[in-house]
Amino acid sequence: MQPRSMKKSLNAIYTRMEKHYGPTHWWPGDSPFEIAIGAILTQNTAWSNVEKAIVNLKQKNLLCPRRMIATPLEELETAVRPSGYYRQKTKRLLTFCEYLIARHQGSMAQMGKRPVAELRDDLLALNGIGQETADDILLYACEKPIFVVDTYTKRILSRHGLAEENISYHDLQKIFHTNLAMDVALFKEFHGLIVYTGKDFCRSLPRCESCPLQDLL
DNA sequence: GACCAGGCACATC
DNA sequence: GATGTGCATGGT
Repeated sequence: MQPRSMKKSLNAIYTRMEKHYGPTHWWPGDSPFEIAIGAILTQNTAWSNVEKAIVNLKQKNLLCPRRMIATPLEELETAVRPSGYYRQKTKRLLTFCEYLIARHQGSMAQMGKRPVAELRDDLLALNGIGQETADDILLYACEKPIFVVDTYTKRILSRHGLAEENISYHDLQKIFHTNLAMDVALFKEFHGLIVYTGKDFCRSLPRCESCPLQDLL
């Protein structure tokens, strides 16, 4: 596909979704730290389950890296349990907290001052943080212009003939980076719209009726 | 009761 | 590098 055509296609997809859903204000969360925690908890998990875990953490006043690492493991696991994979995810939360404290004085604001490429390397080196989780944190918690690729992104673009079904994370991300303005607000909203659309439609093959992207391309 | 959900690490070939 | 498997809960 020619670059100009890809730009038009992405623009058309965005316009359709925006018209259908309006502003999504994605990602939900009251603070950058809460967003980072949510990014880890939502790995392969429905958001409704993540919400329960976050409510538990809030009630225990644990949405703070220092309090989190000071909490008995069992208590933390109990809070995290509703989001599934709770033993793994509890470890992953602690790994992230330890990193945040060791490298950024426990402050997401401090973290956000460092260059995005360095932060991405740091995050990917942590056990339990892969590309999507790293980019969730960088875009939504650190306000860095980096596009988040997820299952929905891949599914929607491949179903509309804009990418191969087995395209790599990097190549898919590159499509967005080279065809859109490197704009934090745009990237946030575009991904939010993809999540909304992916949840409501595009689950079953072929394309579903009443999808905002129906008959688009 | 099966199937799915916004992943990731690790083993094996 | 590609492919398979374990990890766990809650909604449909």
